[in-house]
Amino acid sequence: MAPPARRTGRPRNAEVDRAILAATRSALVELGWSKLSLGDVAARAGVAKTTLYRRWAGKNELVVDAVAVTFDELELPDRGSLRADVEGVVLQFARLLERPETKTALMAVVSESTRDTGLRDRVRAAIVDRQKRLVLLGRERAQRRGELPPDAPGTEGAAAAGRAADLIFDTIAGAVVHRSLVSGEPVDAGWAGDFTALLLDGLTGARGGAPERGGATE
Amino acid sequence: MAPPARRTGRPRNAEVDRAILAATRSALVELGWSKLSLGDVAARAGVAKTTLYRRWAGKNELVVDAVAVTFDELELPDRGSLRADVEGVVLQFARLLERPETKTALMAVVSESTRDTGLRDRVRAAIVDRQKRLVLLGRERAQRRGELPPDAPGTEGAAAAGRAADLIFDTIAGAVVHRSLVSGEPVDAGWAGDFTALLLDGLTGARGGAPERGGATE
DNA sequence: CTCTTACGCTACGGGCCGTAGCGTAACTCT
DNA sequence: AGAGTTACGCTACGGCCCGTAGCGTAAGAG
Repeated sequence: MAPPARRTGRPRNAEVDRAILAATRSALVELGWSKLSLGDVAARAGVAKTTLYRRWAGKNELVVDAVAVTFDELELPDRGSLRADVEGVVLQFARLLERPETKTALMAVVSESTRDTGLRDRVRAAIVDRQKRLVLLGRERAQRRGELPPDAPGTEGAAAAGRAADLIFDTIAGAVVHRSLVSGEPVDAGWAGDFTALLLDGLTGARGGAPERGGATE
Repeated sequence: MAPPARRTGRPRNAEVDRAILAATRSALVELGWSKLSLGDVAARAGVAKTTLYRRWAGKNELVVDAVAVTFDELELPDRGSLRADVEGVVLQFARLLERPETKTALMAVVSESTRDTGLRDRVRAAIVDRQKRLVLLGRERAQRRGELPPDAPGTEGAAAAGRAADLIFDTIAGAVVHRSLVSGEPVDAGWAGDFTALLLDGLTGARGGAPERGGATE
């Protein structure tokens, strides 16, 4: 992260980076992804447009960095059970996606990253991979509680554990994103409870796919 | 759909619509969402730019219509069991998302729809809601097979069934989209099997969250 | 006090947008 | 047939934003 090979010359002003990223988030809130222009961001940040282009290659990279820090707010406090932990993280993630800047930016950069491998790596490093820690933590905790069986030993077991974590991550994050952004319906306590029940017990499980909850809508 | 109040004047050329939508898909493949320009689409279609603007309000609406037909290709043949049906639709949906035009367009219009309620309605009507039929069909089939309990009677039971269908839809579609577009990793037979097992049996189910499959990667 | 880098400012060619204005084509109704 | 109405093509335009070049100044390192 820190550029070590930069000893001579005038040092960069870290405040400029902070101002640009903050201005980007503010512009995302007011204008949304498509109407956001880099000239406008530079003006908001009180910075020359050229300065902005010296640090970021374009809109995509800038917005990824501007939004990435927001996702680091996610935490996973120990709520006592796997069920409560999942429900908590679902609601927390949903609240994050309700914010206008993340809502409009996340899917846009994902869309762009389908045609730009460099951007794809940036998104994965800055946003996606960093949140897998929550799954790993939650799984480990549940295993210590005895709610989930421990990983099989050896490299093969570790690989299976990694696949399982990836699968759970895609399932949870995907469902919340789809419900909230694609279907466009609220992720409230009722839905979180229904989803958690489905994830833990399965379609053919105790609840039989016809959830009894959902009264807490709105 | 058909405009009934249009009797007088020169009728619209349906071929023009087809040409424009086809040109839009072709441009999406070659240029992607962000570099797609309406002037370029008009030129590809052999049509005046003004004609294009007389039929669609802008890029968003045009692309939604151009891509919507692609999603109607999804089918749900009876594969004999709920497990096989889910696995089949997962792989089918994943193949759809591998196509360059859908890959780049879907998330882009979803991103735009977060700031445009009209577009949101269009996306839901043209793409999202139409695919829920697959969930309803699969559920009904599984109930007839006895793999899932029947819906509770009465309006309350119908509401619960609707919520369950929505939940399953968001979970399946969300996981596939997230795996394929956000995580950027392939949805192959191994992953489809793992995911289906998780969906049917749950995290705490027989498989315990550490899937044994996944050998069929690639 | 020189070298190097960061930053601000101005200016520019270029692309695409979305629309206006006009002429022509196709079809309906009287 | 003629009048009315709508569809389509073409040209042209102001406007916004892009990304960069060119220059002058500021702030550190040696």
